[in-house]
Amino acid sequence: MATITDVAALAGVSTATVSRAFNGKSTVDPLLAERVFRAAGELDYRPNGLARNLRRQVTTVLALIVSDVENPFFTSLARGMEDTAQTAGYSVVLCNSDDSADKERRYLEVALQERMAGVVISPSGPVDGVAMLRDRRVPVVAVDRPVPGDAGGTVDQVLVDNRTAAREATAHLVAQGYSRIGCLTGPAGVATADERLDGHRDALAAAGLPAAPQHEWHADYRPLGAREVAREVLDGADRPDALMVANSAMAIGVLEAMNERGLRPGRDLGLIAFDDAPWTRAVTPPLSVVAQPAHSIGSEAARLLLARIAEPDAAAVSTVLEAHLVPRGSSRRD
Amino acid sequence: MATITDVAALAGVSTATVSRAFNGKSTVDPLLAERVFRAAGELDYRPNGLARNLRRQVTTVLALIVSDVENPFFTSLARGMEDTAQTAGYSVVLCNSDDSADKERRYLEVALQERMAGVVISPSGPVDGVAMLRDRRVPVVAVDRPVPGDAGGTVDQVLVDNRTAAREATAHLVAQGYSRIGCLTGPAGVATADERLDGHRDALAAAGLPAAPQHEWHADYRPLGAREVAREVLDGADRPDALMVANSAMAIGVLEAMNERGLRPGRDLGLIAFDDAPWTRAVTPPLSVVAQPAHSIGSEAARLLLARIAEPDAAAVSTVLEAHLVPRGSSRRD
DNA sequence: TTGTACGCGTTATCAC
DNA sequence: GTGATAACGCGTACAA
Repeated sequence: MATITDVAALAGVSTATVSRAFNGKSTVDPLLAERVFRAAGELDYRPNGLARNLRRQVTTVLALIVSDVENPFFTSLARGMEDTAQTAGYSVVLCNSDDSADKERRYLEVALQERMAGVVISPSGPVDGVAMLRDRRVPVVAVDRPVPGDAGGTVDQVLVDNRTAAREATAHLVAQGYSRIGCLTGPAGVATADERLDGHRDALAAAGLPAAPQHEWHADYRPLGAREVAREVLDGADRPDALMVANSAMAIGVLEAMNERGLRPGRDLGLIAFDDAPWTRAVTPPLSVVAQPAHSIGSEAARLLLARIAEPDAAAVSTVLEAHLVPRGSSRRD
Repeated sequence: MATITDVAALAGVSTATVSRAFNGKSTVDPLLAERVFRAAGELDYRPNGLARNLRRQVTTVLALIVSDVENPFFTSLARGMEDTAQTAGYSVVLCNSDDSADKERRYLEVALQERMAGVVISPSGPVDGVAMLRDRRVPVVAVDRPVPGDAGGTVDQVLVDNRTAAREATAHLVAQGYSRIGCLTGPAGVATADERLDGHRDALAAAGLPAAPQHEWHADYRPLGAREVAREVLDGADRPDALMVANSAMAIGVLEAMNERGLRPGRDLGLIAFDDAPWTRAVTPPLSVVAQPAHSIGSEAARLLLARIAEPDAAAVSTVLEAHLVPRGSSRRD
């Protein structure tokens, strides 16, 4: 591949002039610039980004590390981040930690080694990769889940008020006339799962309904795990008459189990789930959901990250966005 | 951040020795190696990947450029590619072209500038970014859609036998007793859309059913566009009794329109769609699908790409994988 | 306005 | 087995 030296030689100028022309820096004689660009075109020259970054000591690449690329919530978040990063001239690379502390660590190493400009991460598990970045002064923003041991608020975050959202979801089921309302949430210890369960309990308490530990279940935030749990729940003696499900992937498993048993959402089991995935309008009746502003979370995270890159020593800010209820047929008794 | 020089100084050796120790190259005295690693640990040293790549003239980063990150087919493909790339020590960065020639071009530029080791791309539209890569001798593999003007077969490809798969899908509907079978496919001119339509026609012809141009529709491979079309189809005078839908995103739109009208898949309208997305088992009755081996496509693409990187001048190979029918309730009249 | 020359951090070549 | 040292391709003082 052609280098800056080749271009300089062909254009009959110095490498410095080529560099200046390509970066629009300083004033360079229009005539020479013309010659430079023609030579570059002829040689099909592309500046070597590696060399450029090495020299500048910065890259314009951001990393987004998520726990599950197949989860629509995260792909939507990714698009949000991408959209605002693009306009600032940054590219976004998407990395899938698969909720494995190992993979997460590997990607963090890559981000470090490649000297990426910053990282947005949904911290997976109790492992603390974020601290490592923070300590090394790599700009980092946490999304979706708060940083495990960061009581002091030393890192930027974009979170959702899960507890309130979950409370509204269960309160909605109460308002619709359901009274034995269960909660299927994510793995215990994962912040979003715990918060959504707390919100559910809040709503029951507020409605004067008794706490019902036997109507609380945990699964792995994925369809298969949720299906197993749902089968037991549906076949059990003390079946709830409604269910608040903590994400849309698990709702798939629940619907599958209901399908197997010929149960209809709304009529046989009131249903509401977190995340407004596209398919939720395709089921019959349409699934009531708690819509998280995934796209906004992504763009807000990008904004915070860019701000931190620009000003590494500013105080950490924690943004909390609201989710909102989208009632549909699956939470109507009919 | 600490550099190799710092480590060398602290360990009391030369930078060459540090480099050798870190790369496991050559034989380095265990005693010295020990000193090196201790110094590195103390300084929290991370090799600078930029400098390394600049020196080595190669990176270990692969790009995957897809037309829609929110499409489960592509996220599944991404995971497949990632899985095999990882084991070879490569990372994968996922880029979203959004079916825009502009964005695609921008990402190709980035791949070029950052000197990525190779690119897997689902070519969007008739624009020919692939040729650019090929001409610059950047290893590239096309997936999902064949390269527009590549009759000569100069670039590696991983494709699916769409025509056969579509034929089987429509033949299945015929076998189930449907007779006025329509086809909702993607944008005309997009290879997968055209091929699936062709397969549909094949099946009708083979069954002795008349060709029915008025029962062929195009939409944009997304839910909203498909919903609009589906509304017209369902409200029209000459409504088909079954529909072969060319991807799962559009199936969402169709199901939504059916929902609005109280129509039940299978009974009121036989339905089969491409792509075995997780949610297809959540609808009632479950959606019959043509399952593309998305994960395999990804891993095969990675394999081909790594092979091409190792041997740039080998003959191009074109792999065609089979999709398979997964009959479920939506194609049963009951 | 343009050119010369150095350094970014690493690896590879060559002596020792 | 180890240590100097020269690249890799680019940006930018500094000098002209």
